[in-house]
Amino acid sequence: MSGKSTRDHIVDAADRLFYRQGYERTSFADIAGAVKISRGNFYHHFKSKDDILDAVIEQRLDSTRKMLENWEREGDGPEARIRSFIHILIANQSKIMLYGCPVGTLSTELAKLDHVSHAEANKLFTLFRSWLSRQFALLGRKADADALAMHLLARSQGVATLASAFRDEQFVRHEVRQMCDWLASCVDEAAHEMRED
Amino acid sequence: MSGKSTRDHIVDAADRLFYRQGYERTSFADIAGAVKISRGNFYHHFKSKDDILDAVIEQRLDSTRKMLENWEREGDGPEARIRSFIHILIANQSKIMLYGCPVGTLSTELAKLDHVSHAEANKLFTLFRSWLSRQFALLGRKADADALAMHLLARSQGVATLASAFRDEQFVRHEVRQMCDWLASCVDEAAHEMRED
DNA sequence: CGCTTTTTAGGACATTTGTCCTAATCCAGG
DNA sequence: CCTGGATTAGGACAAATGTCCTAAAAAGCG
Repeated sequence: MSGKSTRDHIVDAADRLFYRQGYERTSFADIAGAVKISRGNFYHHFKSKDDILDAVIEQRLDSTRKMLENWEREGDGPEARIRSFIHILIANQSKIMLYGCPVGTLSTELAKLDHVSHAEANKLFTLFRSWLSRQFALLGRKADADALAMHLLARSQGVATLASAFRDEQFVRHEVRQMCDWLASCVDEAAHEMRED
Repeated sequence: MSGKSTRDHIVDAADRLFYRQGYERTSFADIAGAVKISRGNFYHHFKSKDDILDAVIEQRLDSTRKMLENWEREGDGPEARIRSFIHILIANQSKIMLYGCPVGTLSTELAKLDHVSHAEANKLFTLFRSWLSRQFALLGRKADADALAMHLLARSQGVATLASAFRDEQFVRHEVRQMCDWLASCVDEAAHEMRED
């Protein structure tokens, strides 16, 4: 086998197109053109366009889970793992400057469309949120772990939004450095609290 | 007169709809329904849908400029003015939780559509950016005023994005408080630098 | 090979889209 | 009242949309 089914090819193409053009803007014709199959044939694999969206979200959830698990397997401590998260902004810089954050922009679009799958798309946010929260807890910040996770999530979302608006590489690097400094100060505070106990 | 021309009513309705549903999702029929005029009649006031978008952006620029000027007229110092900016997140909380930030979501959408007016929409960001930059300079942070402005802009964008994803009031209030604390520390650092000269 | 199930292509479909056209109506100035 | 320009309503238009249907092709299996 070539490794991937037609269904997977559809999901891959839809994933890329939803990210670049947005969900609503992407038509069946667009996906059909990318996969090189006929338009009417989609309904053998998916029963509607919304169904494709759900499959795309599921795929993103899967690959994100794998990425997070890999970071945990690498043996580094929680601080290094959180730094890996922050550095997504640099690793995917060029795509982010063109299309924004895939998680944030999808959630925003579906919110405006009042789409049924908005909750499903938000699971991506929740996945990062609970993972980050766990890392901050491991860091010794059990009491405010979730607030720190949300704070970091918000900062990266903001950087992604402005990165795609202003297309300023230097700004991204500057903010990433600041976030890493902030993370280090979080660790310091945790050590401080330990000493007081 | 009733104060407003048909043209103004069209722009007002389009403004509201573009914010709530997005630009692409909003059709001429939607706007016509809101203004209660016939669909084909738009082309007497605007030569295309893109033209309406430009008018909406211009209106938003105007009203934003007025808001910023008002803050400057109120007699408070730059720190209080920046705090006014931060508190937009609280003043418009309910709308932001439903539809996100009007500036950020429009810019993001137009970026994905590769729309000609993306640059025009970004003038809204630039307006806030340069205004904030000026306030930070007045605060005594002339050297890094622009970086501080971008930082604050990014933070509020991130908070707006997560606010609409998670619909969490408490999170917004918490982040706003933190931003105000951060602002106060900016002022302290400026005072510190002054002493060293 | 034959038979059945899965997969495909291609087009029909009603609806909606942005745009444009024409004829009717409104309204101010003479 | 008359005239002429501004404003309006309503529909025509082609193109594109998501969905569905049918028949052909491919694939799996006895």
